[in-house]
This record gives sequence, structure tokens and C-alpha cells, in this order.
Amino acid sequence: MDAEITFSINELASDFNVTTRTLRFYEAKALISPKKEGQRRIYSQSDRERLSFILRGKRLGFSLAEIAEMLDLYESDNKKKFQSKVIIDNIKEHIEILKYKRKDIDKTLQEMLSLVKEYE
DNA sequence: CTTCTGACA
DNA sequence: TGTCAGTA
Repeated sequence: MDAEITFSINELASDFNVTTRTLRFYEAKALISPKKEGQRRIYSQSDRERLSFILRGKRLGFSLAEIAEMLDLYESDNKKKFQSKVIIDNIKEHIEILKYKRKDIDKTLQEMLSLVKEYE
């Protein structure tokens, strides 16, 4: 009955332009935990979203350790409600970091834009 | 032929 | 992370 859309490690890897080695590596770092069909890894849509988040985090310059932290912070707010303040504080910190990154990007963007403008 | 674990670059 | 080995 359940037409769960799943992916093999190969499909997921090619879909996101990463290697299967990378996916196993992230799993070893506990960033993704696909189901196992015997030995074979079975990736679900949620695993897909997690990978998307991980790769985006990488592009934003976060380390795998930081991404791992964000990941379990974002999913733990249901279970560990007694620690909500700590979680909120951590997320706020991430928000601040992102704001600085955005400022840097905007600054650099403006400089490059005006630079190109001089030569065209 | 695809995937897995472990090891080494 | 890439890659090579030896399997299941």
C-alpha cells in the first residue's frame, strides 16, 4: 500500500552530484541515517531533504560538525523540550553567523559589481 | 552489475 | 574525499 519513494545510494548520489563515498562518509558522521535493507542503504525523501540541507550548509561555509549540530537541534525540539532555551540560543547563534555571512556576500558582491562595471 | 566495509593516499 | 580490494 505504501508507495514510499526511495532511492539507492547511486541514485541519490547522482541526483545531487556527489559520490557514493560522500554519502557513506556523511553517514559515518551521523549526518544521515538511511534505512538498511540487509546491507543495502535505502534513502527516503526525508533523507533527500537532509542531504539537501547538508550540501547547502557546506556551500554556506559550515563545517560538517556544525551542520550535524544544526540538524539534531532542528529535530530535537520535539523530544528535548526541557532544553528548549539551550536549543533556541544555539539557533539564534546560527542566525547571527548567517547574517554576517550575508553581509560579507553583499559587500563582496557590490565590490565586484562596480569593478566589472568599470570595464564594460 | 551494484553495493559494502576497510584501508591507505 | 578518492580509490582500490575482495565480497555478498
